[in-house]
Amino acid sequence: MTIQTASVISRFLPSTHDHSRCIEAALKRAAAVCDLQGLRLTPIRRRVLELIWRSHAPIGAYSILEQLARNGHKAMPPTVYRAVAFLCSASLVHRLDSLNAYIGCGDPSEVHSGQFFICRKCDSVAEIHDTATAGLLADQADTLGFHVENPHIEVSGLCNRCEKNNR
Amino acid sequence: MTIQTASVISRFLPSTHDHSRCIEAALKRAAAVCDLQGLRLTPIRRRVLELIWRSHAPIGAYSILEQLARNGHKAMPPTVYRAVAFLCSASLVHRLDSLNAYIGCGDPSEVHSGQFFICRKCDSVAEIHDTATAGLLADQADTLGFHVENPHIEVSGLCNRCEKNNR
DNA sequence: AAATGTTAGGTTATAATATAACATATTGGC
DNA sequence: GCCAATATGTTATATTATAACCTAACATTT
Repeated sequence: MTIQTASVISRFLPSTHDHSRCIEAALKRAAAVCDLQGLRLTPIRRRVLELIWRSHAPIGAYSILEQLARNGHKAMPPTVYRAVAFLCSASLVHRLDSLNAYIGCGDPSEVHSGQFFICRKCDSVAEIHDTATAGLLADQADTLGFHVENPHIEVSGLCNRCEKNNR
Repeated sequence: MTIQTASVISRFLPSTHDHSRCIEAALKRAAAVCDLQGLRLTPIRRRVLELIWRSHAPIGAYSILEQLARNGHKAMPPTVYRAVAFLCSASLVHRLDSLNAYIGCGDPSEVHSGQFFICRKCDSVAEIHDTATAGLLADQADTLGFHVENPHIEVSGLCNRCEKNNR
């Protein structure tokens, strides 16, 4: 048995869930967070955040660009990269380096690092905040003479659904 | 106090150490490993491995390409990408997604995942194999319905040297 | 040695991801 | 309204990575 040290930020959800609710809630939270912290959730940023949330899986910058174009907003790459940079800096979304893609954060109440489980088959992602893992890494780092600043972790594997479907 | 669960694959070494020894040893190990496993350490692959080791810090594919060119071997990108793909598959080097770069592995005796501490200032890297961290992640994953296949971890922070120099 | 299959490397082209640099517009505080 | 700061538009290009197809090397069998 494992001691509970992790708060779950987002789970692997059945594809049947009402994702419009997720999106709505995320946008509401984002507005609140930005308001509280004096950040400007401009129309573009809000739009990009919404597109990231609309995608169930992590979405790349150029896919965001395409989606924007489809909705009549012909933006150029810097526009999108600026928007995601802003959203990342506020922890409203996280960048997944292993995919060059972005995923919405279910708990942006403060700036943070997350630990991400990424299904290599369906690209679905779950995020947790695990103090034990972070602590363990910090300890190991310490013995090596290293100070961990950002315990952002991405591990790949298979979600249960894909593992079952594999057979 | 932390229980020892990690084997250190590579440390943060003083820049004064005799790196030519590291390179030499790495090439010797690589030859042995490939021999044992029936893998072909061709001249190109060996050359790329050597260039990766020559670089103290993680090195990108196009830097490798430049180095090759400087030594009279005008290769094209696919050549380098194939070489690093081979080296990665044998765990002779590891790809660091957060840097789009490659680093030599100090213990390629078997295919494995590593945990990497990457200094954001000087790009130096230490690698460990920590069963506790991997285990903890596996446990957390389990509660979410996820099977970790590849506990490759990259965390950023500051090495002691850079932390001191910062002030 | 010729035939064959497999793996590795060469070559051309282009895809995919990301940013520099500079111009313009919008916002919020005074 | 004016200023300073922040955000966005625009053009161009840098950086990273792979597709597709061809040739060469090597290993095994005949």
